[in-house]
Amino acid sequence: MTDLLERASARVRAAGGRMTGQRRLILETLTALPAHPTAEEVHARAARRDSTLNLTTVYRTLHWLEAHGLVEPRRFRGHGRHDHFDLAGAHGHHHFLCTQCQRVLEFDAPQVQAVARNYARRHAVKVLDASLVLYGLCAECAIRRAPVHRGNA
Amino acid sequence: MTDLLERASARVRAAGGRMTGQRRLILETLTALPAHPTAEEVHARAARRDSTLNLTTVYRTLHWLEAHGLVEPRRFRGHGRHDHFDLAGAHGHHHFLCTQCQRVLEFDAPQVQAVARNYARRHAVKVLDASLVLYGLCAECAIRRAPVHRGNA
DNA sequence: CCATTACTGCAAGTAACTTGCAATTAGGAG
DNA sequence: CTCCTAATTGCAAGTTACTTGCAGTAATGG
Repeated sequence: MTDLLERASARVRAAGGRMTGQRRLILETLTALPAHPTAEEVHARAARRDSTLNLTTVYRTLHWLEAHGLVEPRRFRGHGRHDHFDLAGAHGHHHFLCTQCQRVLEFDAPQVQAVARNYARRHAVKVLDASLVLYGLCAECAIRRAPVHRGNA
Repeated sequence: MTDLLERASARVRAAGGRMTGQRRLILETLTALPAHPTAEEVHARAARRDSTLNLTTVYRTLHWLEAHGLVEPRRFRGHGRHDHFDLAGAHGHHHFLCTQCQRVLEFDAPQVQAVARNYARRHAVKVLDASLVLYGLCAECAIRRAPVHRGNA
């Protein structure tokens, strides 16, 4: 974590930014929280260490970090209109989202790289990022629903 | 289109809903518009035929249709906080999004099915839907940017 | 230690949707 | 065909998640 923090500091400075206490706290909070928290979740957790931290600062910092490649935004169906964020490279790039319990599971799938490369070649585009999201029922919810016969309500 | 409309009508009725003029208009508008319009775009276009149609009705109808499987919601990074919608099954399930000009291209990729099935089997989950989004530069934007040497603006 | 200017907190604002409610109307019963 | 009932609509008033203006604070370079 300290390592990640140091690399982050370097990148912040390199981007002409200042490594303020708030920025450091927000970055540390991102490493301490489960994956893809919302700005409010980051704020709630970070406020445990510095209760003066303002939600506005969290929004601004998250967006600044995003613009400078340190965090990646996520947007999931069924998670309302909240934006979610992850430290860049800290988690799998792809997600499974349970439409019943809203649980989010992460995974990597090298095959997706192949699909992306293939698409890029055939359509002369440059692919910079890929995000696969699977929607369905997680193991628990699938069991809970298993007895339902298909085809009716 | 008429075919699609008739099938839609049947499903609406089957779901215990009424096929009102507004619903018909909104469905027709969805077939006439380019892919994944926002509620505002649907409203603007539909209002050309019935200027009394209310935006609220468009939102409600879109959500009702979504809940009954007739339209699919889309959410893309970089498209602000707008919800987008497509008639179910009317377009490719996957998308390429140009981060420069915001253009969205659709495609299908059977390989994704395989990834989904594979994930479902290994994690005992039930996958109901999959959405792959590729981010990058479209052909035009890639060319426009090509001469730029890497590392500077 | 000082100057510069990025960053922060607070309050006010905005955009995109959502909800309450009375009026309307589709679709079935008779 | 007419009437009844509940689904649907339009309007206006929310709500929510995020954004912006501005004056004060503080990180960094000199």
